[in-house]
Amino acid sequence: MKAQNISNSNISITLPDGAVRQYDAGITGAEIAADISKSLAKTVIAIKIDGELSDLSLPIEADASIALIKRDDDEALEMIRHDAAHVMAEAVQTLFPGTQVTIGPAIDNGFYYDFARDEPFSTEDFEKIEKEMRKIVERNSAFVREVWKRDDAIAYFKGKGENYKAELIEDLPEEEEIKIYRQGEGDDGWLDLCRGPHMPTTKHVGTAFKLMKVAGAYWRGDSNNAMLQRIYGTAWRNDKELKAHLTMLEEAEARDHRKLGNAMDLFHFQDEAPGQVFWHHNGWVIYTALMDYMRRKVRAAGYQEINTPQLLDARFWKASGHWDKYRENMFIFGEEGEENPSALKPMSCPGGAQVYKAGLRSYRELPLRLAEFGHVFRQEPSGARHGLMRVQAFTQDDAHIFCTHDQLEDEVVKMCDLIKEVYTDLGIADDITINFSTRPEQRIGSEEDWDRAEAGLRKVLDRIDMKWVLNEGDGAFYAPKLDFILRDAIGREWQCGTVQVDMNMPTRLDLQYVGEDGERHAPHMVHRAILGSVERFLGVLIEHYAGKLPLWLAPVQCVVTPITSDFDGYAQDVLEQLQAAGIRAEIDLRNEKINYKVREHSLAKVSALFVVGAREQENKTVAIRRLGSKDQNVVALHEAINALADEAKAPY
RNA sequence: GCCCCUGUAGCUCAGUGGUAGAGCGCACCCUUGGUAAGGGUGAGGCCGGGAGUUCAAUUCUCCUCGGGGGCACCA
Repeated sequence: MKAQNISNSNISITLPDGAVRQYDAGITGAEIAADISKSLAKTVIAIKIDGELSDLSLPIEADASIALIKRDDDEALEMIRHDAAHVMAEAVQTLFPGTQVTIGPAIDNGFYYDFARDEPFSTEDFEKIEKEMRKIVERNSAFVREVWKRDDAIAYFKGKGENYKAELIEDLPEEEEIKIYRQGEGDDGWLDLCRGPHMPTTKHVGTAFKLMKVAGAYWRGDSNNAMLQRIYGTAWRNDKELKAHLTMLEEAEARDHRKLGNAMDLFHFQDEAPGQVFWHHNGWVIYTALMDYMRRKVRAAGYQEINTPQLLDARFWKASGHWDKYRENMFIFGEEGEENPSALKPMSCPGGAQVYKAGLRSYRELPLRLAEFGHVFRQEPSGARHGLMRVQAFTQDDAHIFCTHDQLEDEVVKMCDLIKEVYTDLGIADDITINFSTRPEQRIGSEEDWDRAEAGLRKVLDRIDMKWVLNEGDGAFYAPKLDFILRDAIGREWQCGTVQVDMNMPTRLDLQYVGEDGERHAPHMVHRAILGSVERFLGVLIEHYAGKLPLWLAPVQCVVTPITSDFDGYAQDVLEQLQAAGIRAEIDLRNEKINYKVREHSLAKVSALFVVGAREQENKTVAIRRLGSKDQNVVALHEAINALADEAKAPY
């Protein structure tokens, strides 16, 4: 294993800095590390062979580029988490005999492991499990990799009553090695089926982990299967990282739109209307400010706005296909077979198509862009509802564009541009990803149509210069689509906008136009939404801004308050001038100390606080305190009002 | 829909097999205080709904509805 040795079995190992070393075939990462330096051998936890993470103990048989991974490296996090999952599994099986293990991967920020056990786990078990985990980590057991014969492995796990594991092995592809990792001492030490890789010993997991929650999860993610118990944990390289993560979670909780909705007096929910919003004045101000902006924007982009009925006869939904495909999620009145079953609209598209059909269309009218802020109703599975993010009645900023084939590509580009403009105006465009979803297995329409539509979207993606990923097979049953994914201020992703090229609804609903040639043709129909659900988008905005909305959206833009009641008159004066300038201002004349009022209006996320006392009244000024700042600025009243009015202008 | 947790005053939550408590908010009084909680007094609850066990249920059991965390779902 000396670098100078030359023999037939020699292989070249290229290090990240480009240096090439010669070794005998069969050398391991651990040996290479030891060869480079003693200290490296101690800190290294894994090896990347040609870009793929592997065990340090794995023999390398051919030329390769390698990188040695230390515990401090970013790549180590995933291994720490994965190993933590194994350690937790052993701890759980030690403490709760009879529990079956299934799978336990690393995930963002941590790991989980799914267990099968009749008794439910509770969060009270966490302390015990964590304690046991620390013992296993302290024990410093080596992770030993073994390759077993398939039948032996199946027999072994079946023999232990580990039926899920046996099933996993049975379903592994023929050519796949059955890898077993031991982490216990001796022949009866704990072991698990795993594709690896693992760190050298359990000690490398460290102590910066914490069990977070228990939840149900279906075996293999299929709701027809048994429900397992999943324990989630978070794991980091050190306590500082762990603490930072826990702090981040607290911050996320503090900006939860349901909490802020309460603190800012925006909306509420109540039992009698599950999944529907009671908008209070403050919330509705935001809602309408956003809608007003959208209306101006959409009008300027060449759309007409229409509005169609909410309650339609079942005949209509049968024709559109919703009765067959979407009935489970529709609110239906009357039983089938009765005189007049009807349903609330879950989507606006069939209604929009009726407006298109209301007259004989000419090619001269195309592209025809019909926008509809349609109030739709969708019966959601009970477990799916979530604040504003998933409701049962909401407004969709929908639009349907009817155009010729030649116009299609340009129209879609325009939509993407519009979507991006809106997100930019709303301050949430820092990290947009487009999911390009192509034909799913279950679909209608001809292959040629799908070819054309997908090729068209591909061309659009080339033209618009935005980040996108292919989401193969995830299109709607009638159309490929582009979904716009936003990332908010704390890194969560939200799917909002969507563009769908529909080749089926036009023929299904018998849409036509008279072409230049005097013949009748079916137009293309493109569905698009920018915000998606207005309710949900507001939830996203509230959380993105942690309640500190841009001034033009802020429900209360300014509160005027006097230091003492002696200045009520001047405060009233200031209020009137603010309101005359179109600012959403309120006055606080309560007999309270200024500290108290500052605190209260800060918690309610009031954008600007104008405080007036003797000096301000004397000089016709106001002392301004802006939300999120402790500074006070004393400014001439008219300047302050002008500046605020200017800032309060909508971006369009 | 599934698993676990949960429902007590307007809000946040404590609590008990013998029909309830705190803080905040609210009302009234005192206080007129320069940038994140001044003081006092008081009102306010069918303990989510239904059934059962019990002499007695807010408390225990079951059903149901809502909420939360996941899973599944999101055309």
